Parts: sequence; C-alpha cells; structure tokens
Amino acid sequence: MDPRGLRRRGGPPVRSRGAALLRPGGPLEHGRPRAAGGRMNVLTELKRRLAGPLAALTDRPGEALDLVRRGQDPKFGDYQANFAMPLGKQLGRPPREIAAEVVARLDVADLCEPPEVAGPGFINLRLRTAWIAERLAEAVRDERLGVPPVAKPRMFVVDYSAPNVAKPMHVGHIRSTVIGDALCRMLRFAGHRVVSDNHLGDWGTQFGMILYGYRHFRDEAAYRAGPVGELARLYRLVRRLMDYHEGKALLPKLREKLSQQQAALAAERDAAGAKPDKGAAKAIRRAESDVAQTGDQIAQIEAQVKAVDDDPALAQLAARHAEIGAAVLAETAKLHAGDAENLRLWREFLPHCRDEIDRVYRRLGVTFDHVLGESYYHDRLEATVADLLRREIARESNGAICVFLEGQPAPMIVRKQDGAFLYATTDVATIEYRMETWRPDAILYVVDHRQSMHFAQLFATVKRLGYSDVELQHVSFGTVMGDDGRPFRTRSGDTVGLEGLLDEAVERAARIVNENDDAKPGGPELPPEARAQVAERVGIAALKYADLAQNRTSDYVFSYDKMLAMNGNTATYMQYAYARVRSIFARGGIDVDALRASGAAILLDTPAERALGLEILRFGEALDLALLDYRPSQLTTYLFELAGCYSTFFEQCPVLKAETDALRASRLLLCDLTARVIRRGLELLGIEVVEKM
RNA sequence: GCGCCCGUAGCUCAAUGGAUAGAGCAGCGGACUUCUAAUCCGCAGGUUGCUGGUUCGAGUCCAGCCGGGCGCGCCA
Repeated sequence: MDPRGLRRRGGPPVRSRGAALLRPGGPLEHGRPRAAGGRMNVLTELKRRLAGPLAALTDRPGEALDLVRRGQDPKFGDYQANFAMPLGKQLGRPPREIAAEVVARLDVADLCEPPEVAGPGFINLRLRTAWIAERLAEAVRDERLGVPPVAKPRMFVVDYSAPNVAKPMHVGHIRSTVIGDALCRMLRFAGHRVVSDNHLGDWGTQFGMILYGYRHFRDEAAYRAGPVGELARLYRLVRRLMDYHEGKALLPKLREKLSQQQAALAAERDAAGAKPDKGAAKAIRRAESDVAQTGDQIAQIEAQVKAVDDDPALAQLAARHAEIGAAVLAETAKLHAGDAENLRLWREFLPHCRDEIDRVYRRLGVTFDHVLGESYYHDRLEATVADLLRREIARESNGAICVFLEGQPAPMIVRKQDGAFLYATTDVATIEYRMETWRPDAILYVVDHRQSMHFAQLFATVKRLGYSDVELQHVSFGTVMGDDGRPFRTRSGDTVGLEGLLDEAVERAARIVNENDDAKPGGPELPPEARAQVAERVGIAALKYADLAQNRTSDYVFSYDKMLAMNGNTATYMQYAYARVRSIFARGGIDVDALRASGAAILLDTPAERALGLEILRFGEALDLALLDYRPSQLTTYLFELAGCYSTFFEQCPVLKAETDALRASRLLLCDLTARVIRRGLELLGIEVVEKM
C-alpha cells in the first residue's frame, strides 16, 4: 500500500485499565443506580452494593471492585467478585474469611440469591430470576433498553478517516473511517458529548500534483463533463510520472545497496563456515532478509519503470516532464505562499474532490460534525512554530526547526530547511485550535499503528505546551491484509479502491440474497427493488462488521467469503437473526406497540429464557467494555453472544405456539427486546438491519 | 543497531491476573409435514513459540531467547 495514501498511520498501546476506571465519568460512574426509568447497569449496581462492605476493609475499594465481573461459568453464578484473594494477601488474613465478612455485610437480598463463597475465596452472585424479569419489563418500556447514560459526560473530539482528497479513497481508509464512526456513535449513546472531525489532507503535495497535471495534461472536455474523474486521472498520471523519474533515479542506488547487502551476506556465510553457530545463523538470516527486501523493492520499481517505457505515449510524456518532481513541489509551494492563480484553482478543485469522497461517505452512512482539513490551519502554522521556538520547546538544527524529545531517536520536525511546514506542524496547531474551541476532555486519533511514533512525539510536544489535562489517545489499528499474508492489494499490485471494495461486497451479497429468497419454501418474498436494497445493506454491513469485530490492534485478513458467511460472528448472521425475530411478529400479526404497552409479565422459567434475559440486560456492560479501551469488537462479541442465546431460545421455546397466552406474550417480549438490542447495537456500529432477507 | 506491536486448535480469530483457554471455518455425526435449515445440536481438535521469574492464581505481568510485522531528520 502506498504509504502516502494515508495522511496518517499507526498506534501505541492503549492506556492502562486502572487509569481508565479512576477517570471521572469512566464506566463505573453511571447515573444514580435507581435513576428514573429503572435504568440499571447490573455490574455497576453490584459494585455499588459491594462498595460499602469493602470500605471497612480497604482504603482502595476501587481496585477491589475492578475484580467484580461477569461469571465465566454458569455454575459459579451470574457474577463473581474476585477481590478476597488479593485483599487477603494485603491484610494477612485468609481470603475465605474476608469473603465471608463481605458477604455477611452485603445487602443484595432484593436482587440476588444468597451469595456463596467458593474455592479460595470467590464470591459467587446469582441474580434472582424474578429480579431479572423486572429489569427486563423496565427495559421494554425504555427507549434506551435499560442502559443508563454516564453520570459525568465528557467532551470528546474524534479525529478519523482523514483521506487525501485529491485521490480516490482506498482500502487503507476503511478501518479509520468505520472504527471512528462506531466510536462516535457509542460515545454519544453512552451520554458523552462528541465532536467528530475529518482532518482531510486537502493542502499537501497532492494538490501540487493536480495543479501540475491540470496545467499540462488536462482534457478540457473531460474536465467539464466530469471534473472528479478527470482530476483523479490527472492525479494518477502525475503520480505515475513522478514515480517513474524517482524510481529511475533511485534504481542505481538500490542496486548498489543490493550488491553491498549481497556481499555482506556472502561474508557472513564465509565467516560462519559449514556449521554456523546460533549468532551467525541469525546474522545470516538477517542479511538474507535485507537482500530479499531490497530485491523486492527493486523489482517493484523496475516494473513501474518498464510499464512506462513500454507505453510509447507515456514514455514520451515522461521524457518531456523530466523535472516533474521539483515542478510539483514548486506548485505546492506557490499554493502555500498564496499565489492567486493556484489558490483560485485549488478553490475550484476542492468541491469536486469533496464530492468524490462524500459519495463514499454517504454510501457508508458515515457523517462528521466538522470537516476541518489541513488547509484550515494553514495561517496558524507560522505562529505555532514561533511559539514553540519562543518557549524553547523547539530549536534550529541543520536549518530545520525541531522538537527534541527524550527517548526519541529523531526529533519531530515542525519546519523544514526550505521553510515549509509539515503535517506535524499542522497537528500541533490543530490541537491548539481544538482545545481553544471545544475544550475537550479527550481527543481520539483513529489512525493506523504505523504512526505511533509520530503521535508519541506529538503528544509529548503539546504536553510541553501546557495541554496536560486532556487525554490524547492514539486509537491505533492494524493493516488490512490479503489472504497471502501481505497488505491487501489487487492482483496487479495496486491498492484496492474503496468503492470497488463496496461494489464487490454488495455484488456478492446480492447473489446470496437472490439464492436465499429463491429457495424459500413458500416461494420468493422479495421484489427486485427490495432485493437490491437488502443486498446493499448486507454487503456494506459485512464489510464494516468484519472490520469492527476484529480486535483493532491486530492486522486482519480480508475475505469476502468470511465476512458474508451466515455462520459465525458476521453482520450477515446478526442481520439474519434480526430478520428472523421480525418474521415472527409478521407471521403472528403482532401489534408490537400494543404488546409493549400490555404490561405482560416476563417469565424466565426455562434455562434458555433466563440466559437470554440476562444477556439482554448486559447490553450496557458490553458498551462500557467497548469504550474502556475504545474497542468496538467488545460490542460485536456481545451481540454475537446475544444472538447465540437467542438461537438456543428459538430452538427450545415455541413463541407463537406457546402453551399459554401469558407465556406467548412473555416470549414475544423477549423476542422484541432481542431484536431491539440487536438493532440498537448494530446502529451503534453504524450498521443497518433489514426486516426481511 | 534502537523502538513499538504480534506469536493461542489444521485455518481465521476470541479470552478486562481468576475456577476446566473459547468461537467460526474446515472434518465427523445428528435435526426441516413444526415461528426463515442463510439455521440449530453434538463429537473431535491445545505443552497458548521456547526458557526462566513474579503471584494464592499467568495466554495475560517481568527478563532472556526464537520467529514475524512495522517504524527510526526535513513524506504524509
């Protein structure tokens, strides 16, 4: 993947869990547990009850309460408190004795069966089934499904997507866009204030390239007919010519490097002899890897060069524009210096570029509160650098203005020798602007993990500027890989365009939808337009969910087959689960509003019903967990588990044909709650449901 | 060389220092005249890369090693 395709890349480890829990407004601090509407996070409530008895034993009850969790095995109850063991160590007393003491003072009779102390000192808590049913009845009446908003809302700025607008979006943009959008939705639902901001690359070298292309290569008719397509073509053409010349200039150096590396490899082999020891073997492998890497790089450039040489028209263009690299930089510099004509063209191009990316955002259902690109900060950069210099945070080095940071092998450069600013400069100015404008408690950067060093430097720099009470968080994610274990590319080695990716996903979804509908026992149910709409939703959802379900910190292997599978943790499976529930209501001719208003009791007499009911109540917990480390995958995991509970229930418990009317009403309510949690949960991930599929 | 991340079932991935490491796919065996079988249920599959350490308890924390990815002064 072209590293320039992303304004940013990269990610450091997430903050420690303890810090998150102590943070004001963190997951533990929900609204009053008995707040209006009966909204209650079960785990939070249990912790609240345990806090009293714990206060007598430790001056750090928060740490202990962190060890209250959902039970891993049903036989140990629904929740478990694991703090007696560390507390026992700390106090020099038997853990079981401590557990017994806590249990003796614990007042949970209204919501739990009598707590049990097990094993070394686990406190097992089993909720009273009737209590679960009451909470569910409240959730039925609650638009938030019983999930309380946080007591202390925080102000978040979320920075995500940030493509370079001069060129089509590609596969590298999907994770930032999808994860960032999901985080915004989840934070808002949790009750936080959120400003989403798309920090577009709208001011860099890419516009110099378009300007150069427009001046020298434009097809006026094509530009008038479709400016977006023509600008994209110009960008690609200039990029190609620049790569050609850069590559040609680089090849001799690379070949030199290769022969040096080959010589080094040979030397290592000679020195090691026939039976290399461990150290030598390692050195050899390393040298081999160097040789292979340089070889690959050479092969890639040679292919690019050859492609141009083999095309007479292109080759002629390349020959005529030998100085294109410098010329493009000059166009960029003129733009930045305020050249009237370049500015006029930039203003003319920008809306077209925006149309291009907005079309993709519309299709993805992704929106932003603000789209303040790099250009927005242009006139602040001078002052930012001056301030850094004045406060002796930055200093001149080799003609550049640099911020030197402890433990960093290289400085963060905020002004180049030639006087130009860099994106690090813009990032500093952007933080200043955001702090002045929104006074956020946290700024999240949803950017791929290769940028971790940049963010470490950026955050350290702005801390020195005095911004110390804001949580600056690089929410990093891994690379999208192909099934060959290398970054996802087309067969010809190009990066994969985002729209093509969407088209392919929708096309494959359409095939699945058609096959399924055709195979329905009672004949097809969906007219062609409905099928198309379902396919669009299923396809886009599959793509988004596959991304969100993956732990964001690891790379993931892109696979249409896997993401569109009906089994397993996929959007398709979740959407199907939802549609199946809805189909019960359609088949039974149920008036859902009347059902919800009926006040019918929820009965949880079978294990499947109880398990489903309890799982429905865990929605808020799952959301907390997802926001703790900004990991949407925690929410997808929950939804998948909920769907699993529903499947078991669905197999074992007849709904429309339940033995009694009361049981029928209860089960319908469970179905309805399940559907609502799935729909809401998917909505928080930016994914739409379908009523039929 | 330095820094960051990763290594879990054949494959793709889960698992906030807690009790017997879980899913899906692939494999094997079952369940449609019964609310969508695009589904469900069961079986099998593991020395969590290796070695040592911390801990009442380690896939998780620490050290070293092995293997892989990414990054490391004027690109974004």
